[in-house]
Amino acid sequence: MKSQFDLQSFLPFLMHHASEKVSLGFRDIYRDRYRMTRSEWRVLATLGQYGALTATEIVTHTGLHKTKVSRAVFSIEKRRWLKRRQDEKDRRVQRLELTAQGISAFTSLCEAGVAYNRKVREFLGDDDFARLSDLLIKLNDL
Amino acid sequence: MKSQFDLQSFLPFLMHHASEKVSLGFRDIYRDRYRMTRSEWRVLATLGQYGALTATEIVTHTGLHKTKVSRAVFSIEKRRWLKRRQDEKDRRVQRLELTAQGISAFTSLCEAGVAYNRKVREFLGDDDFARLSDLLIKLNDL
DNA sequence: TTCATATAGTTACATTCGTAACTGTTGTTT
DNA sequence: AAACAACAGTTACGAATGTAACTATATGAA
Repeated sequence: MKSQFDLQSFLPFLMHHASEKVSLGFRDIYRDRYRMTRSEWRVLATLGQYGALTATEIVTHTGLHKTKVSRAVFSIEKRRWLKRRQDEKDRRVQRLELTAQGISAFTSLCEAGVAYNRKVREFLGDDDFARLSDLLIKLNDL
Repeated sequence: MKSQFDLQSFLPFLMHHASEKVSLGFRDIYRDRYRMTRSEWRVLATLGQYGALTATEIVTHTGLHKTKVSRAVFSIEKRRWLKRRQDEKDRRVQRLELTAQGISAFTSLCEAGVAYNRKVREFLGDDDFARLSDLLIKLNDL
């Protein structure tokens, strides 16, 4: 019913607002520093954290669409931040691995990421920050 | 530092994942039922809840970019779900108001929205749901 | 072997998006 | 009043997106 519906307390709206707020704050950093898109940053971060992966494995880790991953990989490759290696056993597969430059960019953004995370944690307070993280993780199983 | 950085606990990632999860669940409803985009749904909902508004007021309420609002209004108008009325005093301004059909679509989606919200609340439990809402609202002031 | 099916990843195309520039109107300064 | 800044809303254009079709390789069954 219309009367029971309140936009301000509708969870998809609340989540989206908050998510934009939090995401865009950090996006400014990788965008201004390296002109990266979010997909590119996420691929870089995933490769940085897990080492060499295939495109499909990146899809699994990030939940990004495979075309986004394909394009992000291409773009990161153009920057010479990653190199591809054909898998010997299965020639459909390419192992993707960051170059020294890629790792260096990743490390630089990690520092910024840690600082940003700390900023948000200080804003919310340790307890609320932990609570929020737990709740968000719980929502993955929705 | 790279070592201190963990993707899984990085708030922008957590938020975005959770937000997509929650938002897409409801998007399926308005998309399948009316072929609406998110912008269109948000404009419809805002007009439904607050009555007649100008485009700029919708921007203020939703945080949507003004071009998105402009396009969404045009598209909703094409469906004959809203009508424009020129403001007499300021001819730059248009008052936007839902038609009976628009209100009917809004009402129908409100029911679905209430049901969806309830589903998520039952999944999380009342306490966690309330806590999450509070935390998300708090983040608006970040 | 051969045919069908599945998978990794890319590309084409149409849609959506954001930035910036634009039109038209109002308000302010001189 | 004339000139100029501010504002409501739209449009143009390039970039990013999602869907679906595609290429190439691998796997499995007949």
